[in-house]
Amino acid sequence: MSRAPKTHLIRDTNDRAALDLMLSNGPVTKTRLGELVGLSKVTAGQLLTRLGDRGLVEVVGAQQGGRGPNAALYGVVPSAGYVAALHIGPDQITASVADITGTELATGELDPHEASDPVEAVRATVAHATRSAGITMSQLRCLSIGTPGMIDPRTGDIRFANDLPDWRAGVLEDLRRSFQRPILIENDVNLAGLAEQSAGASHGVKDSVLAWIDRGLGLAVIVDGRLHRGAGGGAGEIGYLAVPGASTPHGTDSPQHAAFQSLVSVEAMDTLARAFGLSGSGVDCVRAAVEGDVDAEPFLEELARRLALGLAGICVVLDPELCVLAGEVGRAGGSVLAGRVQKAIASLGPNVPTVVPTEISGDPVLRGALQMGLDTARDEVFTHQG
Amino acid sequence: MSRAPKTHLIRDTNDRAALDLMLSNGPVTKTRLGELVGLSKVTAGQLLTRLGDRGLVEVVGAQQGGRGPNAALYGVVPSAGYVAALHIGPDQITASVADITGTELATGELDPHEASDPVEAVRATVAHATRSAGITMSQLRCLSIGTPGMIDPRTGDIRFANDLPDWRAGVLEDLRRSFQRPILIENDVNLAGLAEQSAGASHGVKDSVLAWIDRGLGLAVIVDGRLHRGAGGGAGEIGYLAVPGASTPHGTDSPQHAAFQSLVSVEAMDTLARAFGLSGSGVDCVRAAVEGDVDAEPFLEELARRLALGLAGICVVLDPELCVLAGEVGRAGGSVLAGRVQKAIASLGPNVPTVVPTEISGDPVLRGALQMGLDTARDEVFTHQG
DNA sequence: CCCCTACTGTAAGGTTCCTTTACAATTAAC
DNA sequence: GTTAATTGTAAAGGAACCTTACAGTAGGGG
Repeated sequence: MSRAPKTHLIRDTNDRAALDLMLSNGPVTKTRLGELVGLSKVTAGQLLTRLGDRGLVEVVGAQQGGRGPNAALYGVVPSAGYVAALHIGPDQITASVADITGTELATGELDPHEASDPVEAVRATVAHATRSAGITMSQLRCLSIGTPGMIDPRTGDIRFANDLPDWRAGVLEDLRRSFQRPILIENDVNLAGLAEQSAGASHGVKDSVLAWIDRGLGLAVIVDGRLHRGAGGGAGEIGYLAVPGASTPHGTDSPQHAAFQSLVSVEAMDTLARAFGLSGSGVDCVRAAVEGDVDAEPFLEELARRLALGLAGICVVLDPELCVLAGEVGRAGGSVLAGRVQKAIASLGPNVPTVVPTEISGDPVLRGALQMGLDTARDEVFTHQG
Repeated sequence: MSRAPKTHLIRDTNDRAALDLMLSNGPVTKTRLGELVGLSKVTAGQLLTRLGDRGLVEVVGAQQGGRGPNAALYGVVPSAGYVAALHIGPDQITASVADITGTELATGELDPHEASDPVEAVRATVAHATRSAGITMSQLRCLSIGTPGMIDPRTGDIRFANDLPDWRAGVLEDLRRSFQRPILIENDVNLAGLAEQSAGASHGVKDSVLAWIDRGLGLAVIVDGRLHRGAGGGAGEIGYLAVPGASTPHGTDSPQHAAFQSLVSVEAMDTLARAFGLSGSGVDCVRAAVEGDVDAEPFLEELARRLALGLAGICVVLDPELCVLAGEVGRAGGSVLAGRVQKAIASLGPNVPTVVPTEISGDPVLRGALQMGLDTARDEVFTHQG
């Protein structure tokens, strides 16, 4: 009870539970809401009246069929707030605008080289996306941004991003000043992990990891249903993982040519494909092998072995229930690669997770950013202030 | 609110908060309790009356000094419940009995070879300890047991314990049948981690790890203030961690001669000491080096390097704020070894935790088991049933 | 076609649990 | 020896839930 601040604690809790319920289950009747939230019909009615007065819910229809009168269906008002999510890549910025219910209204793109600095790039992309969505920038409750690089969990600012020289410490402050509203920045791999958890393979799984295998290498760690960022935001930087067969990394330079990074990045895969006498990029060879090309078979087996070498270390530390393979290589490898990796992990230690490929279609980073932005926007909009 | 079960939810929450407060802060007055729990003086008084009627709190004195009447001091009744904790080792079983306030009343020991089976061994040790404490076994609210080996977090039963052939799946059921009360079994390293968190170096730290370096090798992972056991209870089995410079482990056999285990166990340390031309056991050489023996200096440096090789991998995955070195080697190495390890980790990757030696005196496993047992016993005793 | 049943939505009154205000009793300090 | 701060209890009040009761509506059986 910690000193009931004048703000009605229980009521707010119930109001919020009701809103979350309507968001996840769709429109509900008074009675059903009462059952789900744990309130009587009467109290549920009072709750809905309150939320209606605040402009957060409205009657969206009537329940057909059934004995008595057609009960009114209540739902969250989509225009109660909007969110913009962005994925900042070295060569492309993508954006998505959604309303508070999570419905995507518009997307946008920008070549980052067209803009002079991060704030300009973000402003231009968001301006375009909001215009397409038919809303104004002032209606955005928050901006959620996914980038490569490490984010300081205390400040929420970027510490450094190897691939994006313009995105450095201070960007958060600049964006806040420019937009005058909450700005969230998060590591791209962590966001892919969140996306997978909210709508993909690791949905409902308490302890899981998502291995991002692409140009860079990363890991999203989910412990007890929550993303683990680490004390300095560096959790999951497995490019630096020392594995047998790779030279040990030195210092905090990018470990392009050492450690786990040197074994399984897209570049390393290209080299490996050539070493196996295959033509085409490494990712193409993965696709070929998955589709049954026997020449690419030993290449895929070696890839699985290399992945397992690093992932086994992670499993020994965390013992996750599930390991999702994502990124270009993870997606290309599909369940064939996942199965091989799982078998290889089993030969290396006692903790064997279920290994599966990503189930998110489209851009998982953008999806995760949207999810994170929605969470914050809902806190903003739904939390009673006054 | 989730459908208020007839059990007074708010009241129970407040009652429990008050009890926890009296346990951690010692006796309090009505008014002070109200302030701390967040209740008015009147309600705090009613709360204490309730708990007094249930025999859980009593007046333990009066506050001297101050203006008005001497306020009564209320405290938890120690005899409200008792706990027994055990540490099962291959060659020794130790036990400790404490009352609900955490005051240790007696300890006991047993040579496990004197008993025919685990249940007998536990019974004998507990019987002896309770007798010394002047209580009966029936007054014990729960038994908390620390063992090497892996515990299934779903069932709470042992999966396997390499060093204790008699402790295998089914022991939990046997103990429950024999004692007819809650039995908790937990991995010894995890318990050392809990002890360190509740009264040692990692107290108040959200994300930390404790590396146990002894005959075996283990890691306790604490994420967001909570012990992370992993899906199959195998989190922290870092003996199997593949590191450069050690042969890769195969399958789930004990990795005595491969992986991280082969580099830094007590046995590996003995071998290493000999390789450096030192006499005496590895642990003795660590002590000598720490105390300034220049001959043992290169040995200590190599030990730190080896430790860092494995710990760097852990830091890359988890990015903990703090890393505690425990076990015989960790304790012997003290802050000298810890400092070297920290420096070595810094040279291997971007995530550098503060590395410190354990601050727990006595047996940290027994201490952790007691802590875990107290937590459960308090839930048992303090939770209003009926 | 009519009535019964099951359901919706609101009104009235009750319960739980905490709060504020008021006051007599107590004790250190002036 | 009076004063001021405190303690502990009593009485009244408010927040937020609940149950009961009832008028009104829609589908289905006779």
